[in-house]
Amino acid sequence: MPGRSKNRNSSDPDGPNGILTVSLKQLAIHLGLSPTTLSLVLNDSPNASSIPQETKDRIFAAAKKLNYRPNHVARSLRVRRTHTLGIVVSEISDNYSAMVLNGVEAALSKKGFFYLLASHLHRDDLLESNLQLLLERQVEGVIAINSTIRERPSVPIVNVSGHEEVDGITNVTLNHERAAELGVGHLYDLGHRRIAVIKGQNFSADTNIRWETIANAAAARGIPIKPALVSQLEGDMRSPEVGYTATQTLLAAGEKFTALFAFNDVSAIGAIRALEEAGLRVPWDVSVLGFDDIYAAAYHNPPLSTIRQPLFEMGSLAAKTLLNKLNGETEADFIPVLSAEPDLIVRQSTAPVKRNGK
Amino acid sequence: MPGRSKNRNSSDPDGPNGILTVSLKQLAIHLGLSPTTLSLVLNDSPNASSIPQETKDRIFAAAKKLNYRPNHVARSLRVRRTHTLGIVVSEISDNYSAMVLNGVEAALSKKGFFYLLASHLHRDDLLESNLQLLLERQVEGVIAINSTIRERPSVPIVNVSGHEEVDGITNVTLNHERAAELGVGHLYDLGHRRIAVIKGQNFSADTNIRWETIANAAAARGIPIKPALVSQLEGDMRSPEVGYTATQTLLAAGEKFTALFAFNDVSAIGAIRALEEAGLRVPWDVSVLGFDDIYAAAYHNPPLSTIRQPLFEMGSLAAKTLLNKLNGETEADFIPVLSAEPDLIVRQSTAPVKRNGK
DNA sequence: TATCTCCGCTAAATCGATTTAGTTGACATT
DNA sequence: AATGTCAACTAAATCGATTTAGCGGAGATA
Repeated sequence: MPGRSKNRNSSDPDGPNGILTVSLKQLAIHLGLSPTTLSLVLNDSPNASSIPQETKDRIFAAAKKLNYRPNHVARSLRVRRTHTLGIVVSEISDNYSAMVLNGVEAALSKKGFFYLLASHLHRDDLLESNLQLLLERQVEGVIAINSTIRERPSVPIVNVSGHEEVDGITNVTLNHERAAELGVGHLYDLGHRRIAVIKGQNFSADTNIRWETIANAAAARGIPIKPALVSQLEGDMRSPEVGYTATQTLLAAGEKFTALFAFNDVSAIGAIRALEEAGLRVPWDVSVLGFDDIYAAAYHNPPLSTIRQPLFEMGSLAAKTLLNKLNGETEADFIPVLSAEPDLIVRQSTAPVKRNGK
Repeated sequence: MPGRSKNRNSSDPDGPNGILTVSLKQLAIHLGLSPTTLSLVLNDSPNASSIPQETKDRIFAAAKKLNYRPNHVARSLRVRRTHTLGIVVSEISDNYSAMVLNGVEAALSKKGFFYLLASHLHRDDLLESNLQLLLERQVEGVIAINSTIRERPSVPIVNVSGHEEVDGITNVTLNHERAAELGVGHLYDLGHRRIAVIKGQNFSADTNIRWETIANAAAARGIPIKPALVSQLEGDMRSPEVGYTATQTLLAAGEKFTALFAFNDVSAIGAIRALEEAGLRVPWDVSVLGFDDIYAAAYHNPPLSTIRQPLFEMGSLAAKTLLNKLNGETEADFIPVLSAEPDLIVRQSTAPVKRNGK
């Protein structure tokens, strides 16, 4: 290990990095006490009750003066708790994941938990190996975001928008039936009868349920979605480009439609571009409805009507649920599903259907 | 610790979680060998050269069969390397950070490094305490993104878009002079002489240098930026709303301008909204130039002309530099600055200035 | 026969905390 | 004088790996 000096102890008291750390043992020697005593006092253990305040003060003062920082790795090994979660995600810069992550982080930092993040880029083998690495690192639980996990894990898992029923995995999902009702209902109420749909990528956990609920809601209103009016996203998910391509496919099919229900806001933005390039104006010629309500949605041109998912809340709900479980605070042993409610946000990308001739 | 069972060992061989892990010691007992031998073999140590292949095979087979997973925490404690970095960031769902983070992650995962992420929400006290927590967790180095760190750290730090010269901190920065030249030059070449500027928030590390270089580039062309044409972002950075508000301030000041150079793409999007609401069409009445080139830029309406920062590359450069340093692979002991080059991306939010009366 | 050299392996220390099970001495009680 | 109690600590085991130093025996060499 050439020239590295991570934790300079007794030797090298003024190493290249200036700040030096001491171990509990060194601090104990300095004070003429045992590590045990220091540990009890510093952790405010009930066993420290018989230690006089004066000694405690001495210990605190010395700890501060010598810049004592407990080694979290050593502690984790001994107490067998790392206060660390693993998070698996397809890709960080994906808007959806970032918003969920924000909620997760907010809940975790309050409780002194950190997390290790691993992206699997939609590859099952990477997901699997990432999970293994996280477990080797002794994460106490895992939060999966938009990732499909089928095997029973050795630590508790909460899956945000997971749909597989696996024992030991709690799924946090949107109420998709309601979301589809809101979305299709909104378009239907505006007079739209020929509705096109862009499905999500095959690797996306929500793809199937979102499509099915939308198809059902449409069928229930007597306007089943024609196969020629269904397109699907393919490839990478962070850029609107996939929505653009999917919409071009739709247009090329030649089947007319007056409304488009996109898989998410990002693809809706791409869809709008494709429609306008084809000479169709949004919302006058075609209404476009997004899904998610990402930050950019309100500021797009036109501002996007969308089905809002409470992603931040779903993230923090996932985190809180997992922490409760780890701390044994939950009454119920296992919660298979937690549901979140969508909202319809009407902006300006949807409008009443054009009357003939008008 | 009520009812938790993290690592079930000899007892509870079929615990509630099904999958059981064994320690090196247990594996050794199972094989009738010592932990030393297993460790040497499993780590492919040179000291294992005298161990016959047959024994090695037995060990590998047993490790696989009993699902042996080395405890990374124990290993870290012993070898005093955690293979973990700390990353401090203002906020994850911020587009800028997310793109940099993507680059960081790509470089780290290749090298078997993980990272702990902490957001400080632009609060100095949170930044400070997060840094302490990360150090307690024995991170080997820190990557700071758009965060100002003034104190000399006890581990190597690389700061993406840091501008303070601090010993021990390597700054990865954009070539801002060039960026300003590209941006102002583009607007100037289109005929714009009255250019408004939206400065970044005070807490943003790039705010000052970006403003100064832009002001210089304008002055050098004989068109110094009038104070009434300068506005500043305030508050939270993830939503275009701050750009919207800043632009309204600008419009309220009443000083005419034909081009607007925004601090970043997100605020440019908000600016466009404000301009259009005021009856000004982009780019016909006002050209708007963004900064960053986030994914949404190309798909906005109108597509955003912008100064592209190679954020992914800056992230991975930061990570690689830090890893090299940690592994002692770098010749030079300390690199104070690494520079990245911007690009001008011309789309449709900028256009030649309107002629009078046309 | 004595010594040397490998082979194949292991004992024990170590990383830096936490935690269990005491110990020591002062003082009070009977 | 013997016993008990309490205050103020501490020795040593432990978490699960890695690593240094070295041991016993077989065969080779002198």
